[in-house]
Amino acid sequence: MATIQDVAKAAGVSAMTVSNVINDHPNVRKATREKVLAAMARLDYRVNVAARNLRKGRTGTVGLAVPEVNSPYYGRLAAAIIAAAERYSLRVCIEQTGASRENELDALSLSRNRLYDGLILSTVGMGPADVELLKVDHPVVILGERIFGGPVDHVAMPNIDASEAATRHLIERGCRRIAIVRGPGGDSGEEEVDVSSLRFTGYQQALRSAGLPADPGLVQSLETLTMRAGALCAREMVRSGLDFDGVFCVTDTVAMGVLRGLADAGVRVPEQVKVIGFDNVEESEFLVPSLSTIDPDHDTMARRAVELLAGRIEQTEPGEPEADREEFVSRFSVVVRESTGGNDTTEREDKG
Amino acid sequence: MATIQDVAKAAGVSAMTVSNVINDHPNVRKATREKVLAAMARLDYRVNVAARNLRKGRTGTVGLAVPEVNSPYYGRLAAAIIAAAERYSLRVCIEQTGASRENELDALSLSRNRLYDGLILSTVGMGPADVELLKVDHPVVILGERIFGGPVDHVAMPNIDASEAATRHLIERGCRRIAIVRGPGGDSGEEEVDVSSLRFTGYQQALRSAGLPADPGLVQSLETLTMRAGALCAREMVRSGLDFDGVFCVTDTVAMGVLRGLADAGVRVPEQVKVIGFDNVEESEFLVPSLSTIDPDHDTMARRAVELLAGRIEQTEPGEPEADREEFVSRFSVVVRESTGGNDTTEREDKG
DNA sequence: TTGTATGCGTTATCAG
DNA sequence: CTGATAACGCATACAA
Repeated sequence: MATIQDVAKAAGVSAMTVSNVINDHPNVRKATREKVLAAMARLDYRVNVAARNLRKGRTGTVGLAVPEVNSPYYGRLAAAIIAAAERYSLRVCIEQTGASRENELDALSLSRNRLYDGLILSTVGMGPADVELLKVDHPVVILGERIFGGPVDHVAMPNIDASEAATRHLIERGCRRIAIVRGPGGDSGEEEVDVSSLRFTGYQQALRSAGLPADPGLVQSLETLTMRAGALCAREMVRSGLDFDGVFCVTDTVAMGVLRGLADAGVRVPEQVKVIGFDNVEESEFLVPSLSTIDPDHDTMARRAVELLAGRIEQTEPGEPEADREEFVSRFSVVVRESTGGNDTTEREDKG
Repeated sequence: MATIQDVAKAAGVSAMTVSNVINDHPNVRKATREKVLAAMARLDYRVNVAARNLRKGRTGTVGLAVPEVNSPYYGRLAAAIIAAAERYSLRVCIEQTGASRENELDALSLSRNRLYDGLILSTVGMGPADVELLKVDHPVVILGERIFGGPVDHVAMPNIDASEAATRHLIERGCRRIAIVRGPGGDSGEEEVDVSSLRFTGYQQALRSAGLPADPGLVQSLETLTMRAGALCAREMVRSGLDFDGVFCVTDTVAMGVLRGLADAGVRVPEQVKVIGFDNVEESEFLVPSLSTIDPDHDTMARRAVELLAGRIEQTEPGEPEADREEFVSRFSVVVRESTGGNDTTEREDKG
């Protein structure tokens, strides 16, 4: 493989001049430039990115650590982030953490190893106890939860408020016995900070505000928030004779399963039971019935996360006064569809 | 940031010894090793991956170029590939090409720049005319189509056979006027090699074998294979009074839209119209009605693709006799669900 | 406008 | 078992 030296020799110039041509430096005579370009073409020269990275101390790549790409939610998020990063000429490398704390820390450490210029970390496995570990000397943005007041930039969803709005929407549509399908946790007594628990809090607040009782029997905790688990859960709720007329699902994915489970059990949605999800994944609009949900404005979140990260990367060298850590909470809207009795037209109710 | 030299100094050894410790080389005395490890911990040392890459001429990262991560199909594929790559200690960096030929070539060139040790390329935009461009001197595996007899390894789906089986399944279930919802193309007169056209070919073969006429009015070509396009298409088919009792959708994604569109039009599936898709994305099982489809065994494809790529990477240096280019075609099965009159239990019909 | 010298941090080689 | 030396390919600072 040809190096910059080979090109220099072939073009009868110095390596420096070749470098200048490659990087579009202004001070190169046209004739020289063309001579060099010709030599590059002749030798099929390619820059060696590893060498350039070493020299510059930058890789032009940021890491994105998410639990899994193969999910409507994280897939969409990843796509939005890749798109946003492009505007900063940043490549995105996705790490799947499988929601494990271990792997999330691994991702942090890869970034530390300077494989990445920075890291966008969607924490699911790490808890407040790990805040200390986030005190690293390279750019990190936490995405998707609102758990750390901590030492890093943070882009979050209004989990509690939005869940309250979702539940309130069910109440406004006449539901009185509203179940929640949530993820694991919620029984430790400590303050819970995972997405599922935050959304549960919002649900509780809405019930309280409306003066509805909080029946523990209406709380369904699943090990995993998958479609399969949602379907099993819904079937079991019906089979066991549980009395409910509404379901708030903490993610659209699990809501898809719930809709399927209710159909299996012969329960009509929205006539007998109304269902609302959270995330507004692409599929929601095309289910039968279409799924009412919370839209947390992924694109804005993704843009803001990349913006923050790019900013930190920029000011990493100059020793400028570090900007304060920022916390950005996205706006949200309630998307009303058939599963709560909406019609085809999507009504939006903006909140923030 | 501490370097290997700093650690060496702190531990009172040479840089080489530190390197040996880091890389678990056998010939290091235990006492020395511990001295070094202590120094590393004290200085919070991290290897500089860029320097290592430069020195070794490898990055330990492979590229995966797909049209988009935010799709049930490619999301699942990406997840499978990441998992498979892990077993070879290879990191995967996803490039979104947006199905554009330009971006697919860009990905090739990044690989050429040695950012990646190799590339798995899911071609959609490139055509047979670009075969020449694949003649590169670094490892590449083409994934997902069966278009190039060409100069690279190739992991493909049995698009034609599987589509024929899907269509035959509709016929066996009693359909006689079977529509196909396919992507753009198919009117150029030339031999078409994109996924959609290959699947169309399988559809035609099945009709011919069964002695059914091929009515051009039953062929729906969509600009994009999205849920939205599928829904619009299905509504329009019904509205226009088209006579059909079965639909073969070339992807599950578009099939999801079609199911929704038929529901909008008041058409009952499977009683009035039967529907089958292709890909067996996770959602298919949980739709109402659940979607019959083709399962092309993604996991095996992903594993084989990574295996081939890792093999090429391995034998890149030694100047060994290059192994012949390989073409791997996965097995498939027909998954029968409610949309073609199946019951809850998934019946599988293995083919390959 | 172009060239020279130097070092980024690591590891392969080989000598001790 | 350990260390000295060199080189991976590029870009920065500075000199010419």
